[in-house]
Amino acid sequence: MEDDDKVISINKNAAKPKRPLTLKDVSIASGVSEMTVSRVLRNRGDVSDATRKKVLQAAKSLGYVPNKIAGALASSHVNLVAVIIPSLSNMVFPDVLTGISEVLDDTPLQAVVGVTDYSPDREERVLFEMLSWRPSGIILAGLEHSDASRKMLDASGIPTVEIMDTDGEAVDAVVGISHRRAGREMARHIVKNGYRQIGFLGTKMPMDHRARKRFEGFTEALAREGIEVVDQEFYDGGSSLAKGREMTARILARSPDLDFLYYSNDMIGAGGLLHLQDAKIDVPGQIGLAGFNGSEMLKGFSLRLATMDAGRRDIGREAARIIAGRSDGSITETGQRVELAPKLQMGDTLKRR
Amino acid sequence: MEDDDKVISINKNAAKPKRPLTLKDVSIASGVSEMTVSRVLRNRGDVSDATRKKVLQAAKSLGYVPNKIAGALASSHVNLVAVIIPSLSNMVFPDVLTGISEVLDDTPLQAVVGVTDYSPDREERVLFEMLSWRPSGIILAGLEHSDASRKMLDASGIPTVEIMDTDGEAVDAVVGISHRRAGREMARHIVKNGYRQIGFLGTKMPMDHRARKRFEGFTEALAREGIEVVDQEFYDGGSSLAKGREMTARILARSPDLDFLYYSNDMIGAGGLLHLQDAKIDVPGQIGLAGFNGSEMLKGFSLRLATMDAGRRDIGREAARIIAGRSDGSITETGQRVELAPKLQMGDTLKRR
DNA sequence: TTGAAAGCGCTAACAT
DNA sequence: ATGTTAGCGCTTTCAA
Repeated sequence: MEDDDKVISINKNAAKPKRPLTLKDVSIASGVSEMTVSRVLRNRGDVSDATRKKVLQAAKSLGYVPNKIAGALASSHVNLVAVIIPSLSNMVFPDVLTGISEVLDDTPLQAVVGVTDYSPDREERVLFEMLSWRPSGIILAGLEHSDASRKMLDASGIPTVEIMDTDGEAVDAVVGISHRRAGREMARHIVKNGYRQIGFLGTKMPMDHRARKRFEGFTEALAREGIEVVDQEFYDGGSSLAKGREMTARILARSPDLDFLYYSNDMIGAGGLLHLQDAKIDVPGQIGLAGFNGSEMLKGFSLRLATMDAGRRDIGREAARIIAGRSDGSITETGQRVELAPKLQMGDTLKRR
Repeated sequence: MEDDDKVISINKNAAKPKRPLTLKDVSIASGVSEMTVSRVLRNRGDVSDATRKKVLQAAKSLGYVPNKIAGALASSHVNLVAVIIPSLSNMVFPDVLTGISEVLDDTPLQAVVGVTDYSPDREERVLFEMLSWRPSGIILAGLEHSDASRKMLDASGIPTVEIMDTDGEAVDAVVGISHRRAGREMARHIVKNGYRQIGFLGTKMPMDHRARKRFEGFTEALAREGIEVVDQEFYDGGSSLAKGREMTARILARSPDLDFLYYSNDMIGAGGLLHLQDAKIDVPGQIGLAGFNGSEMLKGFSLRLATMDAGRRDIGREAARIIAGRSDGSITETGQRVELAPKLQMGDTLKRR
């Protein structure tokens, strides 16, 4: 940023630091004991209407905001749910968060989000940070974690739900889809529709376990039909339409005989679609395409990319339900395993005309 | 979700609830007083290498995670920064968060995100919730807040930075761009390039103050040239490519003479672009287009939409710097006002051929 | 370099 | 229906 583009000045009305108000202030202002004030503010126990009114009035006029730090320490109860996800720019995770919030909104619980950028190291740090606040529950993306992370989770005794993926060992509860199965199913549909020269485009997979599992399921199912993936193209960093374009151009330059491209997500898949349309290549006649996620965005294109919906909202909802149930005592068992079914969306790019 | 698509089972290895570890446990395990353990864990004061080693070892092998609730209460210091934004699915805000994290990563501070869904009511609730944790700073999108919200902010005495927008009165510090100016500048460029029959497409604006201000600046600058917006089209709910398409089709059906479409964001603008390309309308020859935000996504299309970059990362960074500075005492003044310059990106859709 | 005591602001549990 | 007491698990402060 250049300095000419930045104008700085001072707002003279700005507030000065103040001493935060305490229960005691409200107690004095209303002439009622601290304990009764506390009861009113939490709607607990029997309080007469008269005192209730007095207290509420005093609290409001002072602008009192309770100190949850103190409350949490005293009650050893924190109504926070830690949600730990790899990224916010991935579209996938805001959807999961929406599902979580939908459920938690009807409870006293509140989601707090931490982002790991797909780094196990950062995940460990974020988890440590979150655990130090003693949340009522933890929702964590994926099943692959560092040993230290697993140990922390285990030692914490906090209800934990691992989400997105069910292919592996969970610490406690899991909610997700089988990405291997998603890959297998997509492979079968592709073969059934007559495609044979198949290319794969995706992230460098040590980073992305779920993409890797889809790929494994995919190649496994193809192998059963005696088919092998002809060519592959990998990328680093975030997904984007532009990246999908470039990768598609590159793989086709190298392997012009490909008749199907399977992308590890819809964003790069849509980029590929745009590239093929610009290049006047017949989709799905000459080349078929499929992505993964069931992204809303695909609805905007003139051809609708075939994809598989991972049920992100549902995953968020189920996970939140488990945490909420454990937190209010309505669920006592641990280790729930909820496997949802990925849903194929055929779109317009997966049928031979 | 139908029940056939959901398989539930139980993981028998799941952890059972445990008592959380305390400083005392580490103290006993290491044979050192709680106080010394505390000092080691926070790298404070003088501790001999021998004891330090003993303590660290004990803490690690137990899997001890400090209780920040207790720590925060005792020290009356909370290393949290509350970030309150309207939405996560808007693309804009993840970028702001990235900027904030970049700066906070070099400090002891940690961002906590709250989402308001563009509702002043929810904003008030989220703010109350956040304030009850006594964060070290607050970063809040926009300048328009309920009276109660302003009062809470004021009474809290917590350093506050309002972001995105500088057109209005701030509670304390502000970092953003002038959306009126962004609208005016875009209007001037459009007129300079010879467009005269101008349409506007955007959200229903009572919800979105910044879009409204851009529109006001836009019409004001057009008026100075003796030009009026010919037609307008509004929508509810989230932005999407599909919505941009529909709206564009509708406004052109109604006003076929339009030669320019100004969109209130890039997502619907890109949808409009796709529609025009499908309809074989010459862009920018017959119709010019512009959006707002400087979204990365635009790079993937065959024509690059004209837009204006709001410098979201920079806004996040500046805001975080102010909070960090106030928190560590390196900034003592309040009420900073930082106005950044919106940057026009001409793209391919704003020049007559 | 280490330890002991007091208390952060609230709530659980018990009195009245 | 309301008040009193004793902590919650840590850090601050002071003493050794």
